[in-house]
Amino acid sequence: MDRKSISDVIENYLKSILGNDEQIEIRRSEIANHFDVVPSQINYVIKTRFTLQNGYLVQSKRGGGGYIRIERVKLLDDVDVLDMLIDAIGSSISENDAFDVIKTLYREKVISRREGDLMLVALSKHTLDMNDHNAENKLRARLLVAFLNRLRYES
Amino acid sequence: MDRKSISDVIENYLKSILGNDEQIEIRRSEIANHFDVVPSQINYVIKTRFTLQNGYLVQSKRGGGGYIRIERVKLLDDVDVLDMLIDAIGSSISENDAFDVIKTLYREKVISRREGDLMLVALSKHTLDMNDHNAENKLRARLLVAFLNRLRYES
DNA sequence: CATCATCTGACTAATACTGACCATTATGAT
DNA sequence: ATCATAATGGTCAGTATTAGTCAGATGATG
Repeated sequence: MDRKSISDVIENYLKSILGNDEQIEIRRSEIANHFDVVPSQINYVIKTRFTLQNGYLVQSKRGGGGYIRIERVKLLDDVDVLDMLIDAIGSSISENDAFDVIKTLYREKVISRREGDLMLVALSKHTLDMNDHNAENKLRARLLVAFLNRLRYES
Repeated sequence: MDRKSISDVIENYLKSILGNDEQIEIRRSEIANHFDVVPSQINYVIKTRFTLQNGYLVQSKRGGGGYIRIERVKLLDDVDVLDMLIDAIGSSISENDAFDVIKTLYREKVISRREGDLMLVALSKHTLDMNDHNAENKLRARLLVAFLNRLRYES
């Protein structure tokens, strides 16, 4: 009785060749060939099993000599604080509220002054320069959440 | 593992003969011959890997005694170079070109790894998540130029 | 049988490589 | 001086080689 899907098998295979290394580089078509599945299934496996939440960072390059690189990253201690903030931000946030979040991060020593300044520049109304206030606030939320997610780990 | 493209090999070769020197001069046909590729591939390698975004200035001369000169430059030290860079970015920039700029800043030790990573997520296609490709590239250019100007008036 | 996970393939996007044709510069003959 | 020729590098469009996306089909599970 073999309950394991081929996706599970591929997942285990990739983890086994990752072994103790920090990262591996694979050819999508090679893996797909090896397990006799369509290439896009490799994307499916990666998307469902090698997420940031699981501690993996994935990068790729197309074209000749292309590859998919899977990297293991170390999750940090501030994860709880960051998750709470991410939850509070939701899908939209004003400039002032975003600035408050940065101040909080700085006060909690999660980020340095310089890092905070760089984030502020990116979140400012002036830089985003959009007509649609609603779209601006949504974009700002995406940027801020992306920052917070990046702070969850080190590589 | 023979996964690197010949362009990658040529890139590394040029960087190795550049070494610690400020600049090198090569003959296009010689390099092409050495790696058994058509001469125009050298142009391709230079165009994709030795851009100003990558921290290189390239000049050339045709005709007898012609050459291609590759010079390593620092992006922030020299006001002229920074202005050239901002000029090259213009009002629109792709994800890859923007990433190259951040990588160069990190290589020059103008920014820390973490600062670079934070900027990278802000500039990533995934974070910006816009339907309009054109609008996305314009926003990315505003963000990147804002970062550069922030760094310029600080160091 | 309802729902979620898995799997597929057609279409898209990015990168690499090639060769025909073009532009520039040096040199030597007249 | 002028011009022809040789010796360089540049451009661009077309082909090849990769990976990504997404909607729909299929399978597994409660």
